[in-house]
Amino acid sequence: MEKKRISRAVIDRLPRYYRYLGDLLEKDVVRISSKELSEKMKVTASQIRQDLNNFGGFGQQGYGYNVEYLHSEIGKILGLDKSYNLIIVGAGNLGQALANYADFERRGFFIKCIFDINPKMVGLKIRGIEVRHIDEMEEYVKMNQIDIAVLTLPKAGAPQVASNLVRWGIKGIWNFAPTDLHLPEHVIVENVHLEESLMKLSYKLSEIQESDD
Amino acid sequence: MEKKRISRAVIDRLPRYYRYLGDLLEKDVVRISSKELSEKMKVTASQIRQDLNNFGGFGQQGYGYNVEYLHSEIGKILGLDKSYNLIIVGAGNLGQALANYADFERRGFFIKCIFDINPKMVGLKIRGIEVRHIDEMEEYVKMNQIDIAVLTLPKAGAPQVASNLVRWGIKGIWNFAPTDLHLPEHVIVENVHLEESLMKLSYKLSEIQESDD
DNA sequence: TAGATTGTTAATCGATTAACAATC
DNA sequence: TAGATTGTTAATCGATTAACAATC
Repeated sequence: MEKKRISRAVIDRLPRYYRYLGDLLEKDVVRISSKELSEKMKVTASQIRQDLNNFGGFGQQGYGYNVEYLHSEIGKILGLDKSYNLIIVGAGNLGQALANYADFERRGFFIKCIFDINPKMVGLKIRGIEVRHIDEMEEYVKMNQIDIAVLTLPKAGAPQVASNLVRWGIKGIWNFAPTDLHLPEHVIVENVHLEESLMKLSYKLSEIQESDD
Repeated sequence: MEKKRISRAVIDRLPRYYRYLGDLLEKDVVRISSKELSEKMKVTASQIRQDLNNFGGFGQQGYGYNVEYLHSEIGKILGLDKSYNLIIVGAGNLGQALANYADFERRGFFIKCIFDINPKMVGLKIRGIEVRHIDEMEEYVKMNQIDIAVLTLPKAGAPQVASNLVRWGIKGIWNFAPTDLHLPEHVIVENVHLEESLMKLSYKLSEIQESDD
């Protein structure tokens, strides 16, 4: 009955499986073998079967995997059968862009409110979502059932805001601020560090150029 | 003289080293040992020394690493001593948010132009950067020395636009569209899949809840 | 010189791939 | 039943950690 620890590498791949299965579903593909999927995704069939078997046997010998079933099962594993309430902290360009991105709702992520320190932003509505002053955030978070905070504020403010949010009951943080947050073990932090992503691109471009001689 | 292949894992960590060293530099820290840095970054000192030694011996026994020197060397490794010209394809919320983010320029990434399919966007200026119609993109890319294209357009258009851009000479793609681009080997693609990032957060949140019994 | 800390080799650990018996 | 393909064990590969001699 002991739960096998799922490795980081496997978790990182799950959303990609989910995306490919969603695409297949849209094309009305009913079943797929690990071999076919491996060719589409450019990974080994062995890896696909290993990954899936961390969570149970979703396939059938001689047949493969039922696309709809597997898609739904991976969705459950990813927690997409639940719904989450989010707030965005920082109503700058990125915060607004995320607020405008309606697709998250389709996956069960509901943006309930946006907070900003700038009084000029307060009262603004973005896709119907209200911007409030950050001074109201404590009460809002405590009164409403907020699961995830999206941090799209400058680096300087992020650590303090994050630790406050945790104190007020937030369990997950989607962090776009270019800094690491050192928070208690039980808090889940998922970082999106755009500058670092761009630097990796730059590294790979330079690497190619060097080998051009 | 043969070049050692640098592993994916090491490359992924380089920008983070760079960030920490930049922070230390701002605080006027002159030197740091792998042990001290490992404590700040929550990795092993051994890993730091191994990672750095992929590129050369930047430290000194008994002393540690000179912060300014190491920062600058990692910058060079990452290609941040060069400058890059970028275009953004898709002037939606995310494209505009990235165009507004001036910090990229500090690292040598210059956004030269934004393209969109919607005629209503054409002529708009975002932080002084012009929005042009996507029909003009071919000529623009061919006439100007554009290194990187940032794809912030819907999934449906992305693969075709990407393969056109590659044909017109683009070497790197920063892809925000929620799809994989299958392009020739020599093209560098760096993906930022926001939905997948959010799904990972959701997975980890669900995982915690399950172990709460 | 003595102490500190690197650079680097060796040991360990974990993840990926290969192989194949089980079974639909 | 024969063929296909999974689930799973074993083999391989690569990355991380530990240890320590080199050296500043």
